[in-house]
Amino acid sequence: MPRSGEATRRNILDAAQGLILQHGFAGASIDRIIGDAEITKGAFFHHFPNKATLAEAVITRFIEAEAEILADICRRVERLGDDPVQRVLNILELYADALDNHPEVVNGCLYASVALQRGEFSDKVTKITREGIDRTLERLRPYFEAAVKAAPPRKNADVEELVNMVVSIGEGAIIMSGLRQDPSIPGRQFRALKAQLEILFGR
Amino acid sequence: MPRSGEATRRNILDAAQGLILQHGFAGASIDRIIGDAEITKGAFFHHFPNKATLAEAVITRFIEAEAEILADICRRVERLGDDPVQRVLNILELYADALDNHPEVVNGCLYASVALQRGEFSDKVTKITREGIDRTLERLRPYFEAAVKAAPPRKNADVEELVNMVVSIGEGAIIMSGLRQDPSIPGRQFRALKAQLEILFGR
DNA sequence: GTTACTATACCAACTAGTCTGTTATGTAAA
DNA sequence: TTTACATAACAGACTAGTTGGTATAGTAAC
Repeated sequence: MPRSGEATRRNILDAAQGLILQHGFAGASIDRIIGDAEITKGAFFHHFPNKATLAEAVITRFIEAEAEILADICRRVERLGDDPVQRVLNILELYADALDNHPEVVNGCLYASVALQRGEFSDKVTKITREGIDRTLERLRPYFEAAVKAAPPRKNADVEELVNMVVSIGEGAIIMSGLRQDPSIPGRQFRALKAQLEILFGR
Repeated sequence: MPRSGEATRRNILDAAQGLILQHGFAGASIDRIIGDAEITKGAFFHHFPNKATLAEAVITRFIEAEAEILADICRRVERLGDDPVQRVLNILELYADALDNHPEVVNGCLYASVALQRGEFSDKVTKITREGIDRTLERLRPYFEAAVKAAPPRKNADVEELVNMVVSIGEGAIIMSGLRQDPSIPGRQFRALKAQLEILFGR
């Protein structure tokens, strides 16, 4: 086996992700990417046959990383107790923590980049992204269903709208934090949502 | 005076806005814009000295249109009664209505486009956008302050987080609606937030 | 006569992608 | 243990088309 190209490939993905978030996909030219990654064009096209395939790889890796963060939060939440309402509140608290510890959120989120440049990405990328969001919602849903069942809110709360709201607030807060260059917004928004859900669930 | 160039200018702005939302700013090439607007390059550069100036004009117009929608909602809300809590709830209801009646939200929001392609827009555009959001928050703040004062929530609710949440949910829901191609999400999310605030304010 | 264009030709810089070569690394026979 | 070889991992020049932007000559409305 010849020398490994793993590090180079990761370099390319890192550079591409940063440039897509900063300049959009069309603005993230291959020349810029190889400049940031400090490699040559030959190396780039050795790893990716074209720019569309690169986009797929960047998005796929991002979605998997996000899924892993959520999976980790879920695991910790289950260890923290078995009260369904408290679990929902803990999910939001741990999400807020995670966001506080990742100030690079001000650079944006690839989900939103894809959503706002659909014409520039392949249909496959859009599909992958949508499915990534779907998996997030599916992961969250059981916790909210259990909480609603354990402590039925005075007003009937639609679980579907609640899980959508978690993602919406996350995406929206990241956009606000980008415009303000203030990394504290997403964490604060998740804690504000948590406070509202405490009241919703009668805490 | 020769014939007015107003219509042509508007054509250009419309085409540019659509293309920026679909392809991002870098992907919205001048050739594509003049193609969509059905004019020539000469006409384009008669109206705008360069692409950066076009971006400013597109964003400025968008922000003014959004401000007008909010101003209209506020005017109607004030006519609908003087109960501070009800006014906040009505703002969300009318916002939800407005979004239901604009299915083109699935195409995205220029605030978010700028936030997610900051490197591609001039600092001036970013500043204009941030100030546009600030004006939205300022417009909303008094209503939330009055509601919190009139019906202090059990848990102390931070007005700043609440107004930020309105905008965050709006932006995030638009992103979700774009990925899903489902124009009903933003309206539903605003109504879900309304339901939560009803409980927060003890209704 | 001024403004608002159309039409077209043009430019330098940049774009995605190709091509031909070179270098590093492991395999295995002599 | 050297030598030969296979192959992945690059390097970098090159190309055809696109980019934002300029220039120029002419037309049409007011």
